[in-house]
Amino acid sequence: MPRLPSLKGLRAFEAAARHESFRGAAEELNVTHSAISHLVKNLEAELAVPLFHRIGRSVRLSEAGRLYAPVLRDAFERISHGTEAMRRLAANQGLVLQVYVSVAVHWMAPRLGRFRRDNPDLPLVLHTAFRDWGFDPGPADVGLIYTTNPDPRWHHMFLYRARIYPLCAPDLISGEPGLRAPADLAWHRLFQVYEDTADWRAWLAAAGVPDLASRIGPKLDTQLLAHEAALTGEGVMLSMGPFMGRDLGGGHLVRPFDIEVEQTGAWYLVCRGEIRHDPRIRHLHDWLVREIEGDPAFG
Amino acid sequence: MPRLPSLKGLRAFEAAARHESFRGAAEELNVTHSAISHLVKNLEAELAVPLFHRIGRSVRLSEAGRLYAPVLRDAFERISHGTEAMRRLAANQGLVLQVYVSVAVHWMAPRLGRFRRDNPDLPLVLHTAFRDWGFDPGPADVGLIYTTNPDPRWHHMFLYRARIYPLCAPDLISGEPGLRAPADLAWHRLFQVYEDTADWRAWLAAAGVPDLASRIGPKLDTQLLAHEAALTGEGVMLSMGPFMGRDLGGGHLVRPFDIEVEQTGAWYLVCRGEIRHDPRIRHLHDWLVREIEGDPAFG
DNA sequence: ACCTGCTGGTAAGATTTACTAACCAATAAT
DNA sequence: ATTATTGGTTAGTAAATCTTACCAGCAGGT
Repeated sequence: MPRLPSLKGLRAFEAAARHESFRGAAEELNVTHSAISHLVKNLEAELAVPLFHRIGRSVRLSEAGRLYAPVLRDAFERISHGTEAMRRLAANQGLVLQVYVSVAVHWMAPRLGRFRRDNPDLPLVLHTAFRDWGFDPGPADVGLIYTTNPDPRWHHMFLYRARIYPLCAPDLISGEPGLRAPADLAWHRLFQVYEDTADWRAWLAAAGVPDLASRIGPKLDTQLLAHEAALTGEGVMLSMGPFMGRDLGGGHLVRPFDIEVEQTGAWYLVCRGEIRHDPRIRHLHDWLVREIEGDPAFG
Repeated sequence: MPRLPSLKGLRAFEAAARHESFRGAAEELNVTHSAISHLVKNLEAELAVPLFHRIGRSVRLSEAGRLYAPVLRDAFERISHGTEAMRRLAANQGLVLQVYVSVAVHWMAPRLGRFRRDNPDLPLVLHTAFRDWGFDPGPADVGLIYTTNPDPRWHHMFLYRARIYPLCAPDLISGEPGLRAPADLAWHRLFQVYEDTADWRAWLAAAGVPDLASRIGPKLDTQLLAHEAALTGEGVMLSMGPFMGRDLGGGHLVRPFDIEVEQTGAWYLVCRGEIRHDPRIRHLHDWLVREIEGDPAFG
């Protein structure tokens, strides 16, 4: 193993680079700006490479610094995530699975009891993320994630790609202004949950009304809200495949049109590469695949 | 960015874990064993997790430690490689390309002058690795690598998969004991360069003499040695595709049989993921692809 | 048993590193 | 100008890291 620069210096530099400010880095690390100044200066001397341009009262990353900082950020993140994962293991809390609230409520909740009964030796802890669409290896070991382009930092195990179609309350179809043809969607709200509008646009194009893409919205925080809003007849939502829950089967939500298209993204079970061979993750993956295939909303 | 454990402690632990010995770690880091003992103890206290089992005069990694150490090793390696790459950039040495000696001598050397003339704005430095078959991001930015299973840590850009066949000196065929049928290979040395014997085994199977697999050998350090040995009629080597050089065309080496099979592995241009979009690497890749396609030993 | 050689643990003190406080300089916005 | 903000510098301090010196446990050999 070769020599490394002063690790404290690297940490100070990484924070300073992220903030583009010594003061910001100092606050983050709970030290004075003077400490950051010293550490960065020593690091630059050690590397014999200027990492910042000092211009007057501010600092800007040099070319070398701009290249260097992301490497360090990545390395420190790995250490941070690895530390948390290791502590979880030591605390023997079981496998922590990150799921969206909507999936937790509509899909996992009714199955979790059975999973725990069938797998008493594999304690599963849910971590429901309200805001993060991406996998966060800090608090969770493994995540149930929907994404259009998988993050190369994590290991993705494909689960499925659903066929999507609009869903709404039964009243919405027969009421006024009604919903008899795709063009009638112009009179209703098209609830959008994910960041990008690709799913809605794909469906609208398939339905022959691509112009309605401009009417997509409002954007809601979670699928849960879209679901509630659709139930009360306030608009139209897009199905999200197996993880929808029982409302479609129970007749609370109906499909106004038969038209359906493939989801642009897909669902994955995601984990850090280091633990991808953990038998518990294999086991969970196999269970999920079986549950999804048995879900009435699938295929 | 969350809190991190003492970085010095982490470094000490990582070294100790690698050596499974505090003394070994102490020597590596040029400190006393007492320092390692302190640092590891503090780290364990900070994490509230025992990382080693102390049994008598020796230490063994605990379950948590066994999980933790590879994460740290990976992170420190990334820092180390990133540091070297950044320093190279700062020194403005140009792009460093790692190639095997054989490729450097037989293939790159005659093309390098032209490459430099055609690309004066892209200074290319060769790093010839005698021993390492894998890409080493320490000294090199990018590598020209043959592998059967790509290392997931690096970004692999496929170049080609060659068709392989035996090559030998012309005298070997007509002399005694001769080489008229594949079975005659039993009387000659089958030079093997890569670690695994998959290529030879695949060819022998295709030639209908799979039993000769037991006679593969001797194993040589580099393709260069195999080449020299084959030239002087001491045995039979396997072709390695485009990077062979001129000896086949010049009649110094000949193909005793028409039988050929696909290489089990493939050639890749390899780099760290962080710099995969560097235009210089794109440029080099495109140039390599063009040169390979124009190589008489290809296709 | 007995050394001998090697391992790691511990205590106390030295050394180095990292940090702070206080003050200075440069800039941008009043 | 005046003020607020940011980074640099100096000198002294605090804290971490490291070493020395000594202890104990274990293995292999006379």
